[in-house]
Amino acid sequence: MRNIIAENTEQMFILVITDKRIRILIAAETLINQSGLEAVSIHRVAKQAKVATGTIYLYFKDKDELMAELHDRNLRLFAEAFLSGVENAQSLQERHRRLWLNALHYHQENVNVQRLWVHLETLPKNAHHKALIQELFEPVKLFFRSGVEQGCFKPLPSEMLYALAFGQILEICRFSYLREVKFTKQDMDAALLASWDAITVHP
Amino acid sequence: MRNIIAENTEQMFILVITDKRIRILIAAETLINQSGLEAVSIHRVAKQAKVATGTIYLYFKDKDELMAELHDRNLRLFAEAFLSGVENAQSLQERHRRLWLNALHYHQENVNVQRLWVHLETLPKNAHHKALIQELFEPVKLFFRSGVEQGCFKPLPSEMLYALAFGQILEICRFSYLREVKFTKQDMDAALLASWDAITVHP
Amino acid sequence: MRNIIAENTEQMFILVITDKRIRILIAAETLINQSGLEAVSIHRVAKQAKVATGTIYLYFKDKDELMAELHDRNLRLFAEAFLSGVENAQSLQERHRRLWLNALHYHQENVNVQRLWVHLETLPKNAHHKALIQELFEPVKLFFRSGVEQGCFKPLPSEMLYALAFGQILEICRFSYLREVKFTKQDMDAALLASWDAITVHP
Amino acid sequence: MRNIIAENTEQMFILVITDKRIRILIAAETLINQSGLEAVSIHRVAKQAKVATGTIYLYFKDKDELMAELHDRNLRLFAEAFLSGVENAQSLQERHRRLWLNALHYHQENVNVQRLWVHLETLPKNAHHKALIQELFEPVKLFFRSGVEQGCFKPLPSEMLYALAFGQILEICRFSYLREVKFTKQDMDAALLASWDAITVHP
DNA sequence: GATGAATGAGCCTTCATTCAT
DNA sequence: AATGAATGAAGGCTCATTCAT
Repeated sequence: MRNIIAENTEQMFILVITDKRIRILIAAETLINQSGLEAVSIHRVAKQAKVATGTIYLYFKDKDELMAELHDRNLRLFAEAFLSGVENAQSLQERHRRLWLNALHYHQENVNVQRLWVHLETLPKNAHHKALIQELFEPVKLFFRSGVEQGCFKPLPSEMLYALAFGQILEICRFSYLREVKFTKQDMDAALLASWDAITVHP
Repeated sequence: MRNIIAENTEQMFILVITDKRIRILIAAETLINQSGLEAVSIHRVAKQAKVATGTIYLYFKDKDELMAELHDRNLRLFAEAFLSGVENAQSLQERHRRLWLNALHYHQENVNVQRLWVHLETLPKNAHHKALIQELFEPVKLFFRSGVEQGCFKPLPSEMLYALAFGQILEICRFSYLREVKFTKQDMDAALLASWDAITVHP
Repeated sequence: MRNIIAENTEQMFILVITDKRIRILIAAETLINQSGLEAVSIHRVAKQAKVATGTIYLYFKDKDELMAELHDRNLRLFAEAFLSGVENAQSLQERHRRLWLNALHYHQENVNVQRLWVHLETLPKNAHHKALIQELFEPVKLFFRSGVEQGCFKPLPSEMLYALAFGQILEICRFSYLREVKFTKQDMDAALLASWDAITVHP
Repeated sequence: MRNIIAENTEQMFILVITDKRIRILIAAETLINQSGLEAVSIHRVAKQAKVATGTIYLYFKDKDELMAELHDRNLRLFAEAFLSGVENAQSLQERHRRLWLNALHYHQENVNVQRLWVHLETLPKNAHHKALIQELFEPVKLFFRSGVEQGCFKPLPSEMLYALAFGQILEICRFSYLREVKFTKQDMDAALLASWDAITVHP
């Protein structure tokens, strides 16, 4: 179990998710995206995953663990999306641009995920979780550090640079999504540049 | 009724809140800050406010209305804190500095409020609510606009400038609160300057 | 108190109901007719009667007493409607006709009253209530008794004759109201005659 | 599941109801008969049925559905009792006699059922419900129709004949049950004949 | 007499979790 | 491993009734 197998080993035509664990996580995710966080009840997750209620408790100790694993999964997915197309060979500014746009697009497309995060972030974190974040965002840390070393970025802890570079994005999404403020393509480009201005050293 | 009276008429030592409405709102707030959003049940709010369950429904149509009014209240309190000490006579940069620090301190001291906001923001907004936000943040809007007119700020919608100027703050608080990252006084000063860099025009 | 007074003693132009007791009863009645029996809460009755909640308890021991008095009132109103235009001078058949039509019209116009009755009838009856019924329907009893004495009606207790003569009416109303069965004028006339057939002696 | 099993396989002495659905319905019925309609709370039904509160919601969407199914069940039981021993081979008068007595006995033994009906009848009816009534009482309809065709019954819609033939029964039961009027065997026989007089053609 | 704010028991319903099969 | 019926605590809300004013 616990793997995604190809039904046909010769040619990868059909992918069926046999792993109940993942099916359950995806079901929960689907419910969140469709109807928000409070729509997630074990009963509904089971139905959505086409699994018996009790089965969920074979894979997760309790609801909290299920949610925590969902958090993990989403962090992974976000990290992947965030870092996609970002290579060490690229210039600092190019990498910054890609990261920024990746984050923007991810948040534009996963509005409800924010709520999950905010919800989960306040729960007591276990060591594993912190280690995961460390690991996932290591490349970003390195990116900031090398920018600092090159004298291009302000000499600040990478967490602070992260906040300065990407902190506006959630706010921007909140404006466009919740308050129906429309930003133009030019506005967005300007925001990207402003993010760059925020982290770089100025004469 | 509905007033805050001083128990001691000579000197205002003890303030007793007679107004049940506000007592209930504060009780709910307290619960949120102590134990998070899901700790808010009508029963618990009533207990905290030292009031019978039914009493809450004399002051609020239902739980949604209670939460919405809590949102209102918090927006007001935030707006007040945010704008405190900010005068038109001050220079743009001085005003920016005060706003930024005000927001920072507010969020540092009201960590759970974030969760309330994120929760409430997804609920359907009524016209009253939108008008309130417009009204409360009008001075901020004017601040950004005049900065743009003076050629000091980037020529962007005030909402975007808001996101660029203050969007990092929540992220910074999240880092210090949730992930226990410690920032120095110097880091904070640098962040304030970075925020200024983000919104101002560069040669 | 407890009376209906004419505002202007010279000329009876305006009748204002000063009697809170009756205002409350009418309010309860209105609620039943508008929204059914379960719409009757003390709070709503008070609002409808434009009276404070507590005031109701000055006039009625508790809700049960209010309902019982409502029952009384309705019995009186029904008896009045039932007997209207019925005179001893009229022939038996003429009186039967009037009673039958009166009952029919009353029930057609007061559909919800049935539910009130059925509801109230199961409550424990006090002596006063039984006496009231005796008193109100005494004329009907006499009508049946004199019919029996004249050899026109079947020699049965007047209660039984009552059931035979008027028992169909509720059923007829139920059909037309609830099951949307439409009866013609001729059907109704036939029903009236059938009622007569039921109680009279046949050769 | 969902069956009635005999505890003792040799001889059917003890019948234990395994079917929770029916156990719940019977529990509700029992409560109505014991203490009236307002005694029916989900909590009490659960207790009576020796079942957890939540269990009821496994079998019924909500209280309304439970009540509606109770209505169905009672209609069926009544129809069965009403039509029992009535055969097409019997004369019209014999069939009338049996129907009348069946209805009488049913109502004498199920006094509170009336209240349930009156309560439920005012709820909005769904198509299923109307169809059920049509189906259950089809034989009665045919009985009246054939009586009309044979020139024995008055030429009226079968619903009207139903009201004329059986409408007194509820009233009779109300008198004996609620007002403690005692009718003799002879009175009852006379009432049966009066019912026959009401629906038949007279020269 | 009159008010209406306050009470808390009780209502319907949902949900995380368990356990016999 | 998998099921899903069963549980009962807890949720939001209503209501008859009381009592200080």
